[in-house]
Amino acid sequence: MAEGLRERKKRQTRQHLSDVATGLFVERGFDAVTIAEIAQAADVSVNTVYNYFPAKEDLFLDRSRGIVDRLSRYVRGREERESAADAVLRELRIQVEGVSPTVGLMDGYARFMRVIEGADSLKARLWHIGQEAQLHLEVTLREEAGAEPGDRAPVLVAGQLSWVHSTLMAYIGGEMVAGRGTDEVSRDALVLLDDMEDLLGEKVLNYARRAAT
Amino acid sequence: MAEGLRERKKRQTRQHLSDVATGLFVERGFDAVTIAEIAQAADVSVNTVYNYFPAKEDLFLDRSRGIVDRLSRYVRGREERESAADAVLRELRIQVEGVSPTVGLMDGYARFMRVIEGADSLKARLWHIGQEAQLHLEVTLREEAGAEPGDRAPVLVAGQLSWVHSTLMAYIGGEMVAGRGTDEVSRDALVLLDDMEDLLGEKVLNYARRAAT
DNA sequence: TTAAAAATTGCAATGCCTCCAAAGTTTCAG
DNA sequence: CTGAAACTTTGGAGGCATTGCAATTTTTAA
Repeated sequence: MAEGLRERKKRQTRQHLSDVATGLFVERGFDAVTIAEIAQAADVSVNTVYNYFPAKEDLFLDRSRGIVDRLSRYVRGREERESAADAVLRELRIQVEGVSPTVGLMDGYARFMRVIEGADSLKARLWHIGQEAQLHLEVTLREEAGAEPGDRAPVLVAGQLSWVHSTLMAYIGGEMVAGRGTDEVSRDALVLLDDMEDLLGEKVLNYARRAAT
Repeated sequence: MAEGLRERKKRQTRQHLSDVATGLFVERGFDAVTIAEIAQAADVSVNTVYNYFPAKEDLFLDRSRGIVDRLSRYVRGREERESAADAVLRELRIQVEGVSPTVGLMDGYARFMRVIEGADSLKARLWHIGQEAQLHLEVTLREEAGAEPGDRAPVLVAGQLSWVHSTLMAYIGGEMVAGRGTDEVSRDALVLLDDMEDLLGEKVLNYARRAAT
């Protein structure tokens, strides 16, 4: 399927806008940059910016939206004998151990996080994304566990696993902002994951365990 | 100590503004009411509104800020042999069983919650308050457990207890919005608390347990 | 009674965001 | 290749939250 000229240009424009905006935000802070400046720097009109991004926050968090189904994917892809929690913990450990950018373990993540820390509206948006992710996971768990409509376990387990994820991300973000190196933070984050696993209840750890074949 | 005329009038004006605003929000929704309308309805200038409330959201959530230290108080007031989690669960059960307005079990709470559900900015603000509460609890736990500076347990346990609280409040809010009666919701909320307790790990349930005298 | 302190107000301005209609660009059937 | 349909970009007007400032009014306290 050939991709038309129009589609390609749109994707480029979108990416360009996000890049230009992110650059300015990192340099001067979220609130100190106006949409008008971004439009000018990207050589388009203000209205065009709004054609691509519904709000200023989306210019910065465009990529972060990719994590809404991360936990769901981990759960769906769990292996034999693995529970939902096992899969989530295992996958997170893989990312952390691999010093993966997907969990914020990259140079430059500190600059990214500092922008967020400086703007409440960005924190709020990030929380909103987390909520979507939790809801997504809830649905997934309900399906994967074959839960009855009235069963509240999926909601609670989703809440627990979301907590693990957000706590991990908050920890990594905080340490990176504090100026520590990716390898160091990776090691400590693994300990944190151990601590959290140790804190979870049996019911959570065993939920939706997949049978052996 | 005599309270001057000025102080009394300020308190009255503040209350009046909050009341007028809340009435309008409940009637027409948060976004559909402008600050100018509120000012006019309260017979003051727009600037006066801002003299009392830093942002529009504060006009509605003024009272909700009282919960930032709720969990901390519960923990500090725990009884002999009670852990932090025990105290939180016990106190929450008391509130729920007593059909207390402090946990949203009151007629009219549905209208209140509907306003919130209709405005993302209010949800964001509520989340922000929850974050403050969690931080507050974290400090309290650190003190009460005599934890070392590097000890991560207080952060994790605070996260778990905050989760219990916010999940409970979300549940009650949701059921009240669905039009159910306070007594009914109270009963179900108690079951939810049982379910959550059942889901928590031993480490959480035993953290900061107070010794017998 | 009066001068200082504090509260209220009007006015101007900034910035996010929406709506609308005009103008330019790309697609595609004929 | 051509013209109409579909889509994108843009300028302009305007609404609304929020801020800053200076003038005015009210309250306090000496």
